[in-house]
Amino acid sequence: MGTTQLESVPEPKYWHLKTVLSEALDSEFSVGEILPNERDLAARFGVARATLRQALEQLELEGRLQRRRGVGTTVAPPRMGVAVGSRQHAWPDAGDDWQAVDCTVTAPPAAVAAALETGPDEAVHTVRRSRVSHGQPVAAELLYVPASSVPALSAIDAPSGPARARGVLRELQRLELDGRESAVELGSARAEDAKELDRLPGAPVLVVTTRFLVEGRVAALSVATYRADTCRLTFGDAGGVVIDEGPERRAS
Amino acid sequence: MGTTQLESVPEPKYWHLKTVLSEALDSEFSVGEILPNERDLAARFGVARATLRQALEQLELEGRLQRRRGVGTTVAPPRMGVAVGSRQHAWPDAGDDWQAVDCTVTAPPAAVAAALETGPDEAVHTVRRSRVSHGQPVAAELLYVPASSVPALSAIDAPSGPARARGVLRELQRLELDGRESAVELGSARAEDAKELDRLPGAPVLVVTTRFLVEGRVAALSVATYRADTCRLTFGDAGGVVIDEGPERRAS
DNA sequence: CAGTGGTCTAGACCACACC
DNA sequence: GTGTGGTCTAGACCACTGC
Repeated sequence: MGTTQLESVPEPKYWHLKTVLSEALDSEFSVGEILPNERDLAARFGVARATLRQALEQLELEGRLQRRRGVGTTVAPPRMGVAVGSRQHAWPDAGDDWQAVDCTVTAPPAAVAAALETGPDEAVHTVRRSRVSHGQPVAAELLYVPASSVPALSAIDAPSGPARARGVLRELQRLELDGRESAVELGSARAEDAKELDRLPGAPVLVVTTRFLVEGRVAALSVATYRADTCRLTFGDAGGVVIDEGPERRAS
Repeated sequence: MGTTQLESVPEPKYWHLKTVLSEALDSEFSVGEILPNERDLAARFGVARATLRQALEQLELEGRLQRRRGVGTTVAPPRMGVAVGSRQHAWPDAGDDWQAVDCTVTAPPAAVAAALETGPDEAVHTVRRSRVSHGQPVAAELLYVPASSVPALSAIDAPSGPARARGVLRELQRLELDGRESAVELGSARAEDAKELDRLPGAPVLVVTTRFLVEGRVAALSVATYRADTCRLTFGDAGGVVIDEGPERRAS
């Protein structure tokens, strides 16, 4: 007696801790509420702070918690659905949620040049945009457009900055799009993107790479990094049927 | 003199380490090669093992490294592109890469029942499948099909197991699909999925949730968890244009 | 068995937000 | 200032793989 189980498969402490905390979040906390600080929590569960942090990190990765240095740990709202490529045959969204930040003309990174199938020397417009949803920054995008894709642009010779960025986008819309191909993968935020996303460098992000095709060529390449903690990327094309957005939690 | 920089913005050690290691991986290592063990590496860089591990964890998250307990750390191949929902109006893939594992009839988790818009008591076929690509397990899927979506199935009364799973899929194919809507989000592998994916519980995964629509109703719900370290999910619909798969690395 | 990565501890100090 | 999370250390032991 005493011990009910031999613990033949000893679960890691942080894993068990995560389960306990997760259940507590469901039953005893509401969105936005702040948790006790890490030192107190660790003491309460009788573990080292590092162990507790391992559990918190997982919960943050799953979008259940939000931690901010100097502030505290709060219960995160359910992830927001963010439409990505809902219209398969559309150019980059230029809706209210996207905002052009800057535009420069540089030689792109080698990997980008390869994907664009351009020579390493060809000039490429690099448009920086940020996306806001529900009042929060959710994505930072770099849109690479070979100068040859928007020949009219060189004549305009708009100054660098948002104005030029909008010019590039405007010129792009005029091309007839054959199709686009997207890929999603996990990454970690570069320092530059992290700042725009209001996260620390290295924060987990979903990187969406999209190739825009015109006449069999890649006319533009978009690399968008979405906050993985707050976003659920939706790729819906439900034949026009609208499905409501419930505050569902993933089954576990 | 002496110090060239005041280090006014002291970069965390693990972050700098990650950069150094990343460059070393590009220049001095080839795919599959094994790295020195963690204790040696930590000593070589003059940091604690925990700090080194923080760097390795990030690199593994980005798909650059692969670590296996009892074996060692190896250089990972570039992520494989895995097609997800390439045909917008198709039922779940039943190709060679998908393999039906099991099928039971149970009451689904509450979150699933909500997404299916079924009553909490309605019977639901739960099909378990696993996906293999390039000889490696890449995904574990749970496909929820309300009994009402495949009425013919109750008559067949196939035994549990792969045979019944294939029966459910066969019945599904007969329905005319209106459309489907997918979402991608970051998650951590449940113990059950982790085993199928040959990873430890808690490993980062990309969770693809797909709703299949028939006559305005959700006729089936798929929850597929893909290994985030080895997979790049492709959502392409490039208008029939084929784009070759290069071994590109993301710009950094 | 020896060697690997995975977990855990009990401290310390730092960077940042807020008062 | 005080209090928070973020980083870092130097150990220890455990679970697993492969010889």
